[in-house]
Amino acid sequence: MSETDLPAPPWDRNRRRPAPAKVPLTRERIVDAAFTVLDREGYDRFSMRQVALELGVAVSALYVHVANKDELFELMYNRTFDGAELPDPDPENWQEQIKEFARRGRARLRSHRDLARISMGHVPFSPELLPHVERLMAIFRSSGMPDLVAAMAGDLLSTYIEGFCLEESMWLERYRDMDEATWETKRNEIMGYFAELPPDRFPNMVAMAPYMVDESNDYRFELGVDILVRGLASYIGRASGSAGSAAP
Amino acid sequence: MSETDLPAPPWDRNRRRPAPAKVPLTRERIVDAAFTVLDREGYDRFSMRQVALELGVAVSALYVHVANKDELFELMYNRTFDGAELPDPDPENWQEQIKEFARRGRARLRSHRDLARISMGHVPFSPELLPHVERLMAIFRSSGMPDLVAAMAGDLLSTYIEGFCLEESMWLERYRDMDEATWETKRNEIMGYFAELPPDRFPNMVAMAPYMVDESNDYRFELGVDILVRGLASYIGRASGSAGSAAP
DNA sequence: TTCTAGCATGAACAGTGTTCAGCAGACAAG
DNA sequence: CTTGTCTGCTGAACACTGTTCATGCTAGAA
Repeated sequence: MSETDLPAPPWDRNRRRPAPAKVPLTRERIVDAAFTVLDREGYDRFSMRQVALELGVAVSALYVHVANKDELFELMYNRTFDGAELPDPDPENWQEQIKEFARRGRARLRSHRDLARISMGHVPFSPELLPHVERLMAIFRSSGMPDLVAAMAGDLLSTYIEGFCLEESMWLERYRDMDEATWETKRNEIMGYFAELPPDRFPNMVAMAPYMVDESNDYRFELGVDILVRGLASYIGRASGSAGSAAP
Repeated sequence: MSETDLPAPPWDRNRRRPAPAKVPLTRERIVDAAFTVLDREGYDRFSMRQVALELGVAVSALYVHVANKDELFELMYNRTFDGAELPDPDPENWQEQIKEFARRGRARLRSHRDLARISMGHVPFSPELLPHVERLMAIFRSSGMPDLVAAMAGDLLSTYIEGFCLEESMWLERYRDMDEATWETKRNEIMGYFAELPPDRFPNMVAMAPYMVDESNDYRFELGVDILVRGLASYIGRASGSAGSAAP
């Protein structure tokens, strides 16, 4: 027990600095803290200052390890893929494999508040993420679809997952601090809004009001994935993809 | 010609204020200016101060007409739908109608710099936009697909269009101030990066390198829409959509 | 013990969105 | 022609933001 354990005498409180962190600052620790802040504050209130505060460190210290806010977001984005694994391709079963990939993608994007906002527009071509893309492509190609379609499929699926989760998270944020009861009333308001539109001008909206709000997000997500997978499947065993007309 | 047309004498330049704008400030004019600023500065440098500057007006004046930045973005978003028209549903031709809708959606999102970033996450349920959704739904329903699928189709298609345009615009921004030559080299660099990955660990990426970069955006967009439309078509004339297995 | 290299510091800069007391000018009432 | 209210704009301020930089502390090497 050296004297450094004692509190600094009041007269030189200003001269002394706080003891240097026992744990050195690293990118890993910064990313950890960043997630803590994101979960607590959300995307809009996320700031470098909050992250520094969380670590008990000056803001400028962060910039020694991280070039800027964007790079920090990219590190966070990469981090969310830790432990994500894709199975070996099984040509008989590619559709289910793709659907499972989509489900896990959604789960990943829901694992932190507003994560979808950070993910949006990130292309997963960093060295850390390439193996994931490789394995996804393996599954697509094993299905027998043309390479051009497979290349598009990856984009298409990722766009869908991210877009869906973004929209989902916006609703979640909007109703974040609402108890079950007020949320129930709010939902009825929305349903009512659609149902009570003038039926002469909005016949289709009125007819579809139940489906616009009522279906659970899980089911909607699954349906979307199914539509995509069916579209992809329609390209198997044909001439490669010109924009010809559709199905059976 | 009253004396107000003369320049103010130098000694009371500080006392006098600039003559009140002959043209009164309106939401319309603010939105116009906002687009000018957006096109010049891009999303990241867009600010209320810049908009005010563009109009020759104090920042706080904007807040008389517009609640906040988000509302201004929403007004801009709505504005982009001005003059967008959808045809009457033609059941024989719904697929082409949908594709045309998608093309126009992309054109709309490309009509202003970074517009895709503003659009993302906006739900088109404002009173101004409901008629558009109504007509889109009319086309979907005329195809004979189950209502539940039609409801999903709108979301799915919008998500695709916006996601595609967002990604597209990020590349456009990244290479905004690059001449044709350096862009050519850059593109070859990227192609090379994929082509020269270790082929034992990345066989699929290497095989698909040409398709990842080479295809034009127009063609990629068209292909994506085609996949979606085929997926939707596969739901026509069957029992309504449980997530059963796929195509023909 | 001395030196050095690297890391964290606080202060500063140039911006941001948003609010608010107060004033200029137009228009209506007397 | 005066008076007064009302509206819409102003300027200044607040509380933040991301990012940079000279300064100086501290740990490990010589």
